[in-house]
Amino acid sequence: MINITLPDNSVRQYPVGTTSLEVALSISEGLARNVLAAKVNGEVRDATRPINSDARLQLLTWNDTEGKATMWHSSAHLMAEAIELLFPGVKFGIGPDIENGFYYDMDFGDRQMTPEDLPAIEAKMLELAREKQGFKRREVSKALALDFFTKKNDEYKLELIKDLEDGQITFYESGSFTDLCRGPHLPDTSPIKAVKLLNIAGAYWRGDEKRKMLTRIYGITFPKQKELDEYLVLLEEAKKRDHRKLGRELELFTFSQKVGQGLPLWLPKGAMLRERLERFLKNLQQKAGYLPVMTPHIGNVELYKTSGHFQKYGKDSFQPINTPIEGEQFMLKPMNCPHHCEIFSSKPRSYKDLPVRLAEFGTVYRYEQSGELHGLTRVRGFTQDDAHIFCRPDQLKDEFKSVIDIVLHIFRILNFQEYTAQVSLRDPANTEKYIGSDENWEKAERAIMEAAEEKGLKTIVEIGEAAFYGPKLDFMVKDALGRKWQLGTIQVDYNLPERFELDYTGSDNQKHRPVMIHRAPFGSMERFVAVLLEHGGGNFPLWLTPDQVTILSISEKYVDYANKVAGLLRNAEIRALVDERNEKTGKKIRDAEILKIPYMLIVGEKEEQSGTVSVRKHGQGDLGSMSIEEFIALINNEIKQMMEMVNG
RNA sequence: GCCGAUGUAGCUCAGCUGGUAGAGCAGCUGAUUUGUAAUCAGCUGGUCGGGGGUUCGAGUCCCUCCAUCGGCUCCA
Repeated sequence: MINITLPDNSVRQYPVGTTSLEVALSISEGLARNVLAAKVNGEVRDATRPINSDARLQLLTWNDTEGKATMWHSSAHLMAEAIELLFPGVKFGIGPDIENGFYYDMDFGDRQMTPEDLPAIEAKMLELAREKQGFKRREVSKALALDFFTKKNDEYKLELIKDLEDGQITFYESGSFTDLCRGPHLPDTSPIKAVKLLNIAGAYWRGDEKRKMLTRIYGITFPKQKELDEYLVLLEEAKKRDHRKLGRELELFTFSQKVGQGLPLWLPKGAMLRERLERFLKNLQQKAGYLPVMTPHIGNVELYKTSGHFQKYGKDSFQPINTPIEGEQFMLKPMNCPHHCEIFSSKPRSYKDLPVRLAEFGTVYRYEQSGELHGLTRVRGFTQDDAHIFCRPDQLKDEFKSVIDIVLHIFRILNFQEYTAQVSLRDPANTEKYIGSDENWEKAERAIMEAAEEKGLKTIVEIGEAAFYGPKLDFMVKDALGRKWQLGTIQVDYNLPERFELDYTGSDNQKHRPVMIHRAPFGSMERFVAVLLEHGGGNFPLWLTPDQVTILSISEKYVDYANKVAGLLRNAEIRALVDERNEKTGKKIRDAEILKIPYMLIVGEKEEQSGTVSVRKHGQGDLGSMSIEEFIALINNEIKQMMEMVNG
């Protein structure tokens, strides 16, 4: 007999070789029906595999991330089986589960797959799933594995097998399909009740752009049709919130083929919105001791040779421009930091002067491959809310904490309630890849970890993800639809102070090298506005929104009064418009609702006579009438509350 | 950059197997003077992404370039 410890720490005894599924069955039949996989001593395995010694067991269902992953991985096999039946001769690459669903990379030979092919595959998958096909695990020798896929003429699997060690190779068989696979898999296909193949895309074999492009089909499956329907609604909602669509509808920004791809044009409403965001951050930075600087959009090539950017990115950049007579070469600036380094070294610095915090909303230009460009999130010209902190090593931790404060303040004010921080450290097995002394690295990594912990950040640590010049802390937020975005970043840099030979005089009257911190709480204005748009679905906080109030006159007779109200609001620094159009009130309301203007003031005979306004709130409806003064107080209070909520 | 799809009026879209471009909204003009999500009528607006080709004739077929979208690769 063996002892099985369940998550509630209860211990049950079973014969040697009992499977997780049998354990589930001994608890309840319902549970057994829902088991997708099992975690045995922390390892996710097939629920049908026997357990041969004492173990901790967690049964995984659809409610567990690993349960979903197992189901989606099995769904990838199911799709492969369906495709092999429908299109014999297809060769298979890899087919893993992903965050939302799964994909399989396949070589269809000369056949071109189109979205029209997908419904037939979906139907076949459902048909096979209903057969309740089991997933049979089989350990095979390398020779047998090679033989199998040689006969099948699948060079991709053969390549994968060649990299595997004999004795560690397993096959999984489900229905007519046999795949090289580590597993784990579902007990059988019956939980797969709803299937949707989402799209077809090209993907390089093994992610290598020099190798063949395979056809990748993405899909997702669910145990209930209703869950699939809900997921599809979510996708629809995401489409509605696409910042590219909202940006056009709300007249925030546009693109022009003539100006060039990846070069956003900010329209008046978007430009003013951006200015408000900048002012907001500038105020925070001023309080935190940052000093504004301004630097030009181009810099001599020598600057970037000193910084090392030219050697590393020069060939992939916009090419340098030349002066006609002297033949000097200038680059569009891809980074602000080299300029800021030169500002730091513009005069001697004492240890008493540090930290020096230089801030600039600096516009940079980077060549991005044409296929990479995407709305405002991936562009060729963008403005970083950049700052560089030059400090002593012993100041690193406090500076980090102060930057974290700014980032968290922004998240709270802008209503990003879910966020995580990723700490990227160097790979200790590979220290020669990195610049800077071991001592400095250890100090910096410790400073980041401690700063994050003292600020109570939820962090994930990634070993080996650091930049070659220093460790970093990146912030990810989840938006209202649960999608993750990477925003702000804080990076330690030992490289540039070295390359620019920056120094300060210490209390010992010796020269010392400062540490540099790059930080951008928004990341870039473009990306941040995009995320803000998708997060709020086009609705902005009252203090930020382009137009706060629109005044709707019931008829032309009241346009004068509407303009008078607008004047009073503008005097109170409220952004107000007047809809003077000769339209019915219902139409004006409809249009204002579509434009997501937070407040609508309806004015007609009653209001003019009593000096009041009828207030309607976006998305809520009629709030009744009040005096203009009361309305101004209402707005100011709302904004004040938004700000105080987080200051307090 | 790579694979695939798409590109028709400011926006959303129709246009069958080639026969000479159409709707709704927006805009303009007029009528109406409107009370909490679309008043009515008329009008303007398109070298059908650019270029080349096939054809008596191309939005429609072919080639090529550009842009956009979905991915891949990349992202200081």
